[in-house]
Amino acid sequence: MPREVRERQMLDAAVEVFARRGYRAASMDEIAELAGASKPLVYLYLNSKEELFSACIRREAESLIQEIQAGVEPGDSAERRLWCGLRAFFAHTAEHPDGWAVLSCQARIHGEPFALVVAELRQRIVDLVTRLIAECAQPDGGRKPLSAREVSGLAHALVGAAESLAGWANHRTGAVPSARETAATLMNMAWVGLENLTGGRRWPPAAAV
Amino acid sequence: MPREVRERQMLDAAVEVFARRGYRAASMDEIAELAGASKPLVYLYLNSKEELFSACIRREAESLIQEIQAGVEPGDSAERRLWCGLRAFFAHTAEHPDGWAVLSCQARIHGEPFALVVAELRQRIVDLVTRLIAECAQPDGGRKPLSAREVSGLAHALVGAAESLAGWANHRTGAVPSARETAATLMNMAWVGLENLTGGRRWPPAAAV
Amino acid sequence: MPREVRERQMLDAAVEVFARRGYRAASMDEIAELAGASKPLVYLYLNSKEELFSACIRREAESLIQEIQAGVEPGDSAERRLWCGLRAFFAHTAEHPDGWAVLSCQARIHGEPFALVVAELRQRIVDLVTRLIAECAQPDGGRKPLSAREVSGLAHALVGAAESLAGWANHRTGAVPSARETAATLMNMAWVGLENLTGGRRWPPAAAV
Amino acid sequence: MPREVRERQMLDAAVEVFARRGYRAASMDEIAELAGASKPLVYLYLNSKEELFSACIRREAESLIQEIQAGVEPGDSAERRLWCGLRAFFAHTAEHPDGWAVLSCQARIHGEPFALVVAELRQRIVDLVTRLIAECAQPDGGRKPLSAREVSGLAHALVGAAESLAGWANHRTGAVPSARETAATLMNMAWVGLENLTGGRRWPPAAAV
DNA sequence: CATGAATGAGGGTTCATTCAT
DNA sequence: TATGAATGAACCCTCATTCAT
Repeated sequence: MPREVRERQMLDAAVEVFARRGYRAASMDEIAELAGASKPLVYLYLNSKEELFSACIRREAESLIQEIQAGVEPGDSAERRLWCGLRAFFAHTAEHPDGWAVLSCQARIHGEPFALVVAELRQRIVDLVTRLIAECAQPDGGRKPLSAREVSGLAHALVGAAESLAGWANHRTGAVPSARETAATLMNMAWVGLENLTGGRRWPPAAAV
Repeated sequence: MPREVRERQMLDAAVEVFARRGYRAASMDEIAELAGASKPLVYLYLNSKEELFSACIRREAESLIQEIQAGVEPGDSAERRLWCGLRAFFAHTAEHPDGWAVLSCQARIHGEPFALVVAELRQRIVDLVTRLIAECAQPDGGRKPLSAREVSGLAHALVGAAESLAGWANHRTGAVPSARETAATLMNMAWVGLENLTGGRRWPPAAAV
Repeated sequence: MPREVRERQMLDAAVEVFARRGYRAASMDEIAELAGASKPLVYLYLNSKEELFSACIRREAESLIQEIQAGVEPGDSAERRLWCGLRAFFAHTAEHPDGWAVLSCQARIHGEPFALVVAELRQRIVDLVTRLIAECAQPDGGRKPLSAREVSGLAHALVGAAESLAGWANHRTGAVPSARETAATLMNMAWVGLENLTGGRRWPPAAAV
Repeated sequence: MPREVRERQMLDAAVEVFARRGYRAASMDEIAELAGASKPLVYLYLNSKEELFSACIRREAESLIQEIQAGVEPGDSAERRLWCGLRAFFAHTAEHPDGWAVLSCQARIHGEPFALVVAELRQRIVDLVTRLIAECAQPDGGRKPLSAREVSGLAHALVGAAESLAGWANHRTGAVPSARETAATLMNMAWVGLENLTGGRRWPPAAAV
């Protein structure tokens, strides 16, 4: 069996096991067995548990980011780009639940040597959204414009909401929501607010608090 | 030293170590040493690593939920209750970063035997929000009302956004945002949308997509 | 069982196994079993294979050097000091064949991280002899005195001869030579030559070569 | 590439790696790579790590012994034969440091299955010297003649001294001593003593001890 | 109440070796 | 002749957990 094929099988198995157990609890024995190969072969191709995990993270993140970018037309309005991006995001996470589990479950790991890789990839997704928000957040009137910190906070909030919804959609019992439906839920909640901010209109409306 | 005090020291130490290393990578040795007690004593009081972890999760979650509930006046409007609840949430997570790290980092763990405990506690927080949204989501007009599934999705989105913002606020470099500011960011993004939904007004406005 | 006792048992077992197999081929399992303890205990007390080996080397070398120094009277003539030192050396190596095997078999190891420890201890023995030779190598007449390099070479030769003889005595079949006899063999071979050199008389006597 | 050439390349590589790492720490991978051949080819030609090591030992020892014998004129006096043999020995070990490192470093290995091969080859060198000493050790006077055991001891001492000097010469920092100089050092130390013994004159001169 | 002493079980990693081509 | 692909076995090390005191 050619090396390339074997290597993909190993990564597939690794993603599945890492998703099921988490990084530390996953054992190379289980991964090798699931990949239908011997442990030394896994080491020959992937070098170490750490590198194997990094390779998984990279592959899954790359694949996710690429699909999001493929789903978005650069020329479209911010509203439409967010809508399309979210649909692509939820479609991908629904189709690759293990990959998504690895990305999201280990996303906040501390102390492990690959923490940087994970953090960096999460940051790339946040950056996508940050740019989207920042770009359209150019208040037309005389209101106070959004600060960089505000934009960053909004991006993190939006990404967190999306992450949480992806997990919710994946683990629902009963009828699984479509990507379209899940994306609509998030647009429902967040879009009007974002649009308002674009015009410098903030919560609360004056005397509310 | 009375048992109660010792036990609290142990839980404190455990929370700190679990936050720093994650469940699997945390060692009972390190916890015992940090607690200033011998390992057998830890076992005498807390029985096992698993139970110790469960105790941590329970204590931290209880403390968080209680503080949220304490910050909310039952008679207030939904808007005000959400606003107060979020402030309490961000205040608590900022004051107990280790506790929050344990809750959020391990929140989606699979395969470990205590996964149920963690999931259950996260669910209680989601339920708080679910009730809040459901209660005010009684469309006054003839529009299509929110389904239970829609409400559940919104609650998960809101909780995810809050979780992500808490992490963002805790790990910011430079000036740390206040709980008030972080809560305002989330209200900014989500409140108008939620309010619209209350009235049955959904995204997109008809022909937008 | 008190720690001190256990630790000595472990070192004894380790010396025996390292002597029998060499560093790499020795397994911690075998050492632990021979010590009558579990492997984790060995690690608890001695930390790692490398440190265990270093500890063995240090203990055996210290013991050997001390016995040699104890056997020599500082005020004696060089001849008598050499004679007594050699007897002590051969007596010790005969009584601790495993310790001696570890010291001598691994003495020239390269590439392992403890190579320095081994080399340093061997050097201390060579230095003992070097000082002895140097001290009495003060030619009384007008002949060319011994250079530092000559002295160093002679010391290495003498130490090598002693090492080899120790191995020879230990592995002889049949009657084992006494330390006295072995030391006499070496004195027989080397003393007249060394004494001559002391007076600046070198080999060859003029036209011999 | 003809088999003979390949085989020599493999042995060269093996000698280098065994010298650098020792038997156990040397890996067939490293040897194959250094030889510029694939691992299965190494196995095809040399069968196993053990046989490969034996072949190295044999080749290097044969080469050393042959050069010593080539340097000695059978008809010469014992003194001259020893002198020439030592010069040849030190010349060869200086020219083939890796070969010599393998021979001497592994010379006293126990427990490995090839220990016999190594021991046998060392014995052949000892035998050369033994014959030389024995041959001329025919006391002319009425003194007590040398016993076989005495001769054997002396031979081991002389060989050990030579081994040690070879290592000393190879690992000196600064100016490397010539083979002639190193051989002279050993003759300086040992020849007068050996010559005396030939005449039955032993150390100590009666009342010395 | 408190601990020093001790271990069974399991994980990551390496290596000599073989087979199908 | 030559090799890419593959593995059984073993080794070092760690950790949660338990007794005897």
